Amino acid sequence: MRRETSAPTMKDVAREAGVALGTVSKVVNGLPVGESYRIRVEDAIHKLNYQVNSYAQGLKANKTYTAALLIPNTINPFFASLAYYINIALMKRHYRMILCSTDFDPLLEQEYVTMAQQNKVDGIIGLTYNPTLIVEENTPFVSIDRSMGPHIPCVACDNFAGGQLAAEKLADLGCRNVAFLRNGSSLDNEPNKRKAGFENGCLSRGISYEMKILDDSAPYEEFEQFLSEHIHNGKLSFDGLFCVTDRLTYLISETLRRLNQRVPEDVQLIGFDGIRSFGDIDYRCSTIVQPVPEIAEMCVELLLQENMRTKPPLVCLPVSYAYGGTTLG
Amino acid sequence: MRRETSAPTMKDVAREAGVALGTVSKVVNGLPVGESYRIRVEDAIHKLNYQVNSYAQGLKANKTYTAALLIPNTINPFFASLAYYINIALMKRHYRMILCSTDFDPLLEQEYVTMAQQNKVDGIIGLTYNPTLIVEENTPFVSIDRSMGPHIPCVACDNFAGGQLAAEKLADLGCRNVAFLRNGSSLDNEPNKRKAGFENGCLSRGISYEMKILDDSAPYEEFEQFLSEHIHNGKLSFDGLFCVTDRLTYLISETLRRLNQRVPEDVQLIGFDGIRSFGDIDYRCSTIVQPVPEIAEMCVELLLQENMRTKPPLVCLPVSYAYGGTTLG
DNA sequence: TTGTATGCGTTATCAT
DNA sequence: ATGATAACGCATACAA
Repeated sequence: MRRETSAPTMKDVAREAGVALGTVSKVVNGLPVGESYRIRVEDAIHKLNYQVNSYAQGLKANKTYTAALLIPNTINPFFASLAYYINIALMKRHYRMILCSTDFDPLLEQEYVTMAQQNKVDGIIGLTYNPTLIVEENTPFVSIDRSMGPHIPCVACDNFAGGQLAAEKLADLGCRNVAFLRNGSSLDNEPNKRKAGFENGCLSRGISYEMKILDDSAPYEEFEQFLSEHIHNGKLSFDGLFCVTDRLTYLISETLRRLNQRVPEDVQLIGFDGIRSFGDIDYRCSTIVQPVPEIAEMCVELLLQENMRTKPPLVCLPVSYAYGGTTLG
Repeated sequence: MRRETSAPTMKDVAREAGVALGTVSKVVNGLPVGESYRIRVEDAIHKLNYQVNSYAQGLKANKTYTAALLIPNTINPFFASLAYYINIALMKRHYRMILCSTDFDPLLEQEYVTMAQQNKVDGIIGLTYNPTLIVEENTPFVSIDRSMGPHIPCVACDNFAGGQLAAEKLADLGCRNVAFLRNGSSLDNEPNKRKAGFENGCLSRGISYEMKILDDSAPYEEFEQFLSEHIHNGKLSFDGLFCVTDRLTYLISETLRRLNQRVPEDVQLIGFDGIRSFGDIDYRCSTIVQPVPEIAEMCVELLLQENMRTKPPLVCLPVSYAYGGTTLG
């Protein structure tokens, strides 16, 4: 009866092949077994369409070959790209990936961590915003873009160098009065270093700069107002802007168009992330490109290194500049 | 000894609380239990930081509350959006989602199906391209955009109606000579119906039309050539184009710019999918919008309906038109 | 080299 | 109402 509704088990295979249970297990796991036995077992496996039960394996071995990825969503192209490359990196190592879209919700993040732990994942990779996220000691965790304490490795691009590179590029392209525009999470995370890097770059190149930092709750309109206020006689007092993301760069460029400022002739724009049209065509703006495939590989590598005495608290990967039409080169 | 390396189990809780194993199970599952016992067990759970083991539950119950999503990637914004909304729909029902990025690779698709089955998922949702994909009878499967046989439900937007709507829109906006451009998989799938719908719409509105269908392996350049050939005295002989995706619309608009054709003044463009800038800002082109959240909900609903006598072989969900700058309205 | 038996953490059936 | 016990499917230590 049960045979009709449920999948065949090793016991079924053993009976079919006329061998013992342990022999089947060995064949399945590629352990040495008498040639004739192996053939018989393989035939039976084929005949019954047998598939191992990962849940039974996982229960027995206390290892599930599963990791969870916590990320706000896959709508935003940067997150989407991260999810893709992490998925690929895990696959390559024969790990399954449970996707957890957290929608920036700290409570949901915590729920997912709990769920993942109950699911006995071998590790969690998280780009999270909950400053007090509780993770069991015995669950390996790798954080993206935010330090979560000395025992949890954090992987990010070199945000400071990225900010610096943006400043240098603008200076090289002739800008003398620039500004940094930033919105998004006010949490203490790695992307915050873009500001310091930019400042540093401006100082070393001797160009004057301003900062406009919006906190979490501020409406986008404040940027519009900021820019309007810096227009005198129809001319913007900045000739270069560094925006904290490509997304913001896009919004700003739309605003500038409404304000009759030409990009890049009147003002040059550099964004951050390296987003492309439809994921793989051209860059949507001149930008500091995050090495997403490398970030993904590094996260997975760090997560699965069981026997690493001490894991690095912070790994910064190199960024690069890419032209995308919003600068002169 | 084991206690230090592995998570606590019900047995540990039972010992800590001084009750029997079964009692702990009942408390965990909210079954009636003596008040004083319940308190003691809950205290012990809290103290030990006990978490149920989903793998043990799954093994016992032959139910894992897990589904797999097979999709080429999360880089393409349409796939990315689908992945997000399916993830959300599953979460709402307390199902975990294993993400399987197949990269359009039929062999990889089959591997993932096998993996999912070994992982005893309760069902699979797949947007796949393997015409001979083998799925166990007893694994519920819902397909997106491609019919896979009478017993496997297929969910898609109403592609025929979408094509028709595109034709009608172009006609309404004054077009008299239009063309349909298509590339991508030559497999027999639902999006193919966009062509028939478009044709139908053109005929009913009495406007003349041409088709340019590229097969899988054809290079994009053939579109460029096609358009060049239709330019006489600097003027394109089409005043409207319907492109099979927003992505193609973008590429075509770039080509038209190089050919000195203005969009939308000289030629109006309508795409398909409803992709937005950075996932959530404005539409990248005038487009036929797929109802992605509804598609996601429908897939999950169909997948998890255990006691549905007969599942619908094909569900088509309504599309809508959205202005995105590449038409006159 | 092959077979047997135990246990992984749960749930559920049975006595008590 | 509570406690003991078997079974889920598999891996493995051990016995044959």
